Amino acid sequence: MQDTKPLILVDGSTYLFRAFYALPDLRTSTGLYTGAIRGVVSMLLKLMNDYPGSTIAVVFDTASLTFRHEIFSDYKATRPPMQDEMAQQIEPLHKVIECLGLPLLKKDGFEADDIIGTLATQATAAGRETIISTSDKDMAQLVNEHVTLLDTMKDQTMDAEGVKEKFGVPPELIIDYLALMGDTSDNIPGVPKVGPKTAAKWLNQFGSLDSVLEHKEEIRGKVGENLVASADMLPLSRELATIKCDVELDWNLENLHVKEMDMEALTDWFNRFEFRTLLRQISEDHEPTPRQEEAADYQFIGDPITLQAWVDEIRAAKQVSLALRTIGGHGSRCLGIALCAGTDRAAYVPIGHKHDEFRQLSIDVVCGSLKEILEDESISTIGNDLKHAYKFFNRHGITIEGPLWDTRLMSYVLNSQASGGHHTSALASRHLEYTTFDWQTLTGSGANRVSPDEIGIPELAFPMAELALVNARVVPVLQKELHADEKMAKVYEDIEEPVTKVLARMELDGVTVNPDVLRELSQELEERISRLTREAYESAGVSFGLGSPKQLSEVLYDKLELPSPRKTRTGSRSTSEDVLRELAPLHPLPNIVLGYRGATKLKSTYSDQLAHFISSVTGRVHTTYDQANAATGRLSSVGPNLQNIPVRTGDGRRIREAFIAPPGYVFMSADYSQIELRIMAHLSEDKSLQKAFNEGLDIHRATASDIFSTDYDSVDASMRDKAKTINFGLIYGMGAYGLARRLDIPRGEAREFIETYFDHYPGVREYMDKIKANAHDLGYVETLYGRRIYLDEINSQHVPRRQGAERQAINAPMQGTAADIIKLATTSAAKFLDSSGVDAKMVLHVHDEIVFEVSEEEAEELQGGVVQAMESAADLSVELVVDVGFGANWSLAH
DNA sequence: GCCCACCCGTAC
DNA sequence: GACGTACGGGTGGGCC
Repeated sequence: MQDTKPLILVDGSTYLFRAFYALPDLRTSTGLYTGAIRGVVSMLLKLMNDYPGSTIAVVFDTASLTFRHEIFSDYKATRPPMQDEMAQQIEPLHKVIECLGLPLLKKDGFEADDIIGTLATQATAAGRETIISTSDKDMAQLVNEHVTLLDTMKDQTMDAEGVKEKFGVPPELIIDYLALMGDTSDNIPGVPKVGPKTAAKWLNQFGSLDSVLEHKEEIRGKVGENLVASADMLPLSRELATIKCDVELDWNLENLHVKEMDMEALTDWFNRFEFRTLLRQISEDHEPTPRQEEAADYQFIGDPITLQAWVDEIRAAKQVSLALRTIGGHGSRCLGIALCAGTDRAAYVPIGHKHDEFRQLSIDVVCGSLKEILEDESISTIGNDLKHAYKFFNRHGITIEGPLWDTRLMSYVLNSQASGGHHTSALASRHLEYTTFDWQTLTGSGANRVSPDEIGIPELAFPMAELALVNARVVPVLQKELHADEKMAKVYEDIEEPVTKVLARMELDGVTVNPDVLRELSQELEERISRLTREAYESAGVSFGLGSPKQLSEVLYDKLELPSPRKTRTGSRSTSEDVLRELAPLHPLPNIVLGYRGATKLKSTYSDQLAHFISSVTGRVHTTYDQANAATGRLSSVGPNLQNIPVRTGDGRRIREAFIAPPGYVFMSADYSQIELRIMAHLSEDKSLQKAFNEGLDIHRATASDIFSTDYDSVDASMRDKAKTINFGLIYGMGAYGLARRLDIPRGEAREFIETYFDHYPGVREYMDKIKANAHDLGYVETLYGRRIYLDEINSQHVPRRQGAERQAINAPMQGTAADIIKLATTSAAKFLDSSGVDAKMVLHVHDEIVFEVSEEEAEELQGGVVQAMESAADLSVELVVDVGFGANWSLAH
C-alpha cells in the first residue's frame, strides 16, 4: 500500500554546524561539549512531534573525500578543519539518533546532499511527497511539485514558488545560479562581483547559464570582463554545485523505517548530557499524565450549554472581559477565547487548537452565543487592545456595540510612557501588585520559542483565563486613577474610546495598492542602483559595501582623505545626508552615494516591501494603527507603516501613485493647514500670531514680513523659507545652534533671528517660558484636553537630558493637542459617514491628514461633511482650516 | 543563527 | 549637545 505520509529527509550535517555555532559553549558540568547535540536533537524531536508517523531519516556527510574532490582538488580547500569541540559531538549524536529510532544515513565519497537528492528523486518518481529539512540554500535545486524544503529551526517551508520568491530564479536554475555566484565556503569559483542579484538578473534575462555564456561578450562593465575571464571555469562550478541524484544506496523507500524509541538508552544519554528539559519532554510525551487544572477559579468551556450559562452570567453582570489568542496574519486563526463575567471567575473556550485532546467549540458556535451580548449596547466590553478584538469579531459578523474599557488605552492615557508598557501583565503588577503567569515559561524565548499553537489546551487555558480576570479587576482601578483628573477621564471616554472603533473599521477596510506600479518602479530603481554602484566603485577606486556607513566612512575619510565634518552620537565619523552634501564639492563620490542611498531606500523600504503587504484575502493593504504608543498621543502605523510614505521627491511620489481608489471611486485627502502653529497661537494667546491666522494670511510669509521688516507682499521666496524654518524650529524647541546649522548662517545671526521673532510674538516667548516652568514643577505637561505627557528627565542634573526634556515640554502640548483634535475629527467624520450614508470609506490617517475613498458621484457631499467635521472638531481662538484634494491616486489627491 | 544597537532616511 | 514624534532597512558585533 502506498504510504501517504511524506518522507522527511533531514540534512543532519548543516544542522550540526548551525547548532554548534548557535550554542558553542554549552557543556556539561564535567566539561563535555553538548551544544551541537542538543540543537540537533531538539530539532529532531520537534520534527517527530510535527509529523507523527512519518518516516524521518537523518543524513550526514562523512569525513572522507568525495567525488567532487576528484574533479576539483581545491574543493572546500579553504574550509578550516572542524573544531575539536564539534568533532567530539558527532559520534554521540549518531548514537542518540539511533536511540530515537530514526534511520541514520551516510556514505563515504558522497555528501549528505547527494544522498538526500537520490532519495528525493526516488520518492518523486514514486509519487510520494518529500520534505527536506535543511538550512542549506543549495538544496533549493531539488524542489519540485513533490519536494519542499523545511527549515525546522526557523519553521519556514519553501516550495517552487518560494524558491523563485527567495532567490529570484526557479529551482531548475538554482544550479546555474550557484555556479555564477560561486561559494566561498565550499571554495567553488564563481564570477567575481556577481552576487545573488546579478546572477538572478542574468538568468532571467538569458534563460540559463549556457545562454549567459553565449552572450558573455554583450555584458558590459567590470562584471562583464569578469564573466569572460571566468567562463572556462563555470562548467566545473556548475558540476560542483550539482547535487548527485543517482547514488547507489543500500536504502530505498521500502526499507527506510522508523523504529520505536529506546527510552532507557535515551534517558541514559540525556542524563549524561544533562539535558534536563529534553528529558522531561520525552518522558512526558511517553507517559501522558492527566493534567490538573491550575486553579479552581478557572473553567473550561467545551460545550454549548456551559457556554450559554456563561453568557447568562455576563448579561447579569452587564460586562464581559475578553482575552483572545489569535495567530497568523491579521488574527486569521483563533486558538481560543477567555471570558470573564464580573471579577470573580474566568473561563477558557478552546476553539482552534491543533492538538484537540479536549473538546473544542467551533468559532461559529462561540460567535453565535457571544453575538447577543457583544451587540448589546448596555454591556461593557473589557480587554487589553480591544481594537484587535473588535476587528476579530467584526470578521465574524459581530459588531461590538457597548462601551469599551480597554486597559491598554486607559493606561496609555494615564501615562503614555509608563515603564513596563501597557500589557495586562504590566498593569497587573503596577495596579494590582499581582504577578501574572509568565508566558516565557510556556513559549520559551529566542530560538527555542514555540508558537502558542504548539502548546496544549490545558496549558494555555490558565494564563488566558487569568488575562481576562486581571483585566476585569484592573479596570476599576484605572477608572479611579483617570478620575483623579476629570480631564483625563474625558480624554479616554471622549477621544480614545470612540476613535478605537473607527480605526478598527479603517484597518479592516484597508487601502488598495497597485503592485504593477510598484514593480515597475522597483525595476527602474534596480537598474539605477547597479549603475550607481559601478560609478561609486570607479570613483572610489575600490569596491566596498556601499550600504555600510562604516565602510563608507573609511573610504571617504581614510582612503580619499576628505575632511570629516561631524561625528555621530557614538563618535564615529558621520556619513549622513547633510554631511555628504557638504563633501560633494570636493569629490564625486558623495553625490553618487546620495543617489544610491535614495534609490535603495525607496526600493527596499517601499517599492519592494509594500507589495508583500497586499492581503491575499482582501487584495488590499491593512496597516495597524498603534493607539497606545507615541508619547504625545499621536497614532503610529505598523505592518506596513503607512505614515511615512514618501511625498517630497518626484521618485517618492511615484510610491503614492500606487495607492489608488477602486474603479468608480476617487481619493479625497483632507488635511489640516498648519495645525500645530495654529495650536501654538491658541495656547500662547499671542495676539499677532492669532491675528495673522485670523486674517487668513500665509503664516510663513507673515512671519517673514515681521522678522525682516518687509511688506507682506514683498517677501521673497528665500525670506519665506527662512521664516518657515524658524516656525517649524519653534514647534520643536530648536535653539540658535540648530537654526544656524539648518539655515547655514552664523550662530549670532541665528540668535538675532530668534530674538526678533520673539520681539514680534512676545506671547510665544512667555508661553514657552511658562510651559517649561510648569513642567519643572509638575513633572508633566498637558494638551488642551488634559492629556498628560510625563517628562521624567525634566529635573535631571544631566544638562543635555534636561534640555531635551525642555524641548519635549515645548513640543508635546502642540503635537499632542493636534493629535487630540484629529482624533475627535476622525470620530466625527466617521459619524458623518454613518449618518449620511455616503458611499465612502476612511482609508488612511497620517497625523494631520485623513484620506477617504468615495464614489465619484458623492465626492462633493463627502467634502462638505468632512470639512465641517474637521474644522469644528475644536473651538480655538484661531480658525481651523482644512485643505481638500481629489484624485485617482494618493499623489494626485494631495 | 538570533538579537540588538547603530546609522540612516522616510513621514508629519 | 544642539529639532519634536514615529517605523524600518541594512550592517555588524555580541551572545545564545
